[in-house]
Amino acid sequence: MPRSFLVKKHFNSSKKPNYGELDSHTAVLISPFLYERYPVAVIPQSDLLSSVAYSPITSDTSSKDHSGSESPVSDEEERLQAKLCDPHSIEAEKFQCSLCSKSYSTFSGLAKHKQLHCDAQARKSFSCKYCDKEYVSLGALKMHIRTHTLPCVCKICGKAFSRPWLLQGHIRTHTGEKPFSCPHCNRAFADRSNLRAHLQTHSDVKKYQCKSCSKTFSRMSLLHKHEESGCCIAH
DNA sequence: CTGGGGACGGGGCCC
DNA sequence: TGGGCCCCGTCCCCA
Repeated sequence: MPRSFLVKKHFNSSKKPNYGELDSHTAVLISPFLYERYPVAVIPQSDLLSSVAYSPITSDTSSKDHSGSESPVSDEEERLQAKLCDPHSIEAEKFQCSLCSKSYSTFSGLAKHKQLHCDAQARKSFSCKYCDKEYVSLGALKMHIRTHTLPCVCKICGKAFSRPWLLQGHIRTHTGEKPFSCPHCNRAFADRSNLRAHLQTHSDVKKYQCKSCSKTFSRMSLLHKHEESGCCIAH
């Protein structure tokens, strides 16, 4: 699976973009001080939060926001009222929660119970409209949806990112800023993760160790390559 | 082929 | 609840 499968590529080349090919008009518009401080991400909130962006699995979310005169569980109430009017209904005297079977003598009691407890628990699953992923909270889902909508767009090259700080890191590739430096060799890096990987090169005992031959590697990928090359097969 | 750098992604945590 | 940040990880490229 390609690393950047979720990132909108605004250029055809599979390699690094040729920034020299950026049209001169655009380049003129970009102030050299534009990215002195990180730009504000362009985030279409309406897209993030629109009802089409996500679809909670349980359909009873409407009950959460009702505080006025309208009944919070009108459909359920209608059914229960119908049962009440049915002389043959054996449940006419009791209001039982369909989720936990707890019974209440009044409909309002049941409605309150469902609002506070069972519905809240059942609602704990939010599925993404763009893929099959599910999340326990709306916030987590919103964060995930950003990986589809990519609201943070680089003003220099047009590349889009899911989060502002990813864009910040990308902008460093334009500015050349490298705020993370190695305490051992003073080599600077634009990305903290890359510095962390670099620090491994200064260590005699690397972080990732082959279980078969005990050889250590600075990166997981190098260990995987080592294992795939046949070390573990020989053992 | 191996090791390392560069660029980037996602989830989780904290404020 | 949202943004910032951290950590872990992947993939590509190059010496």
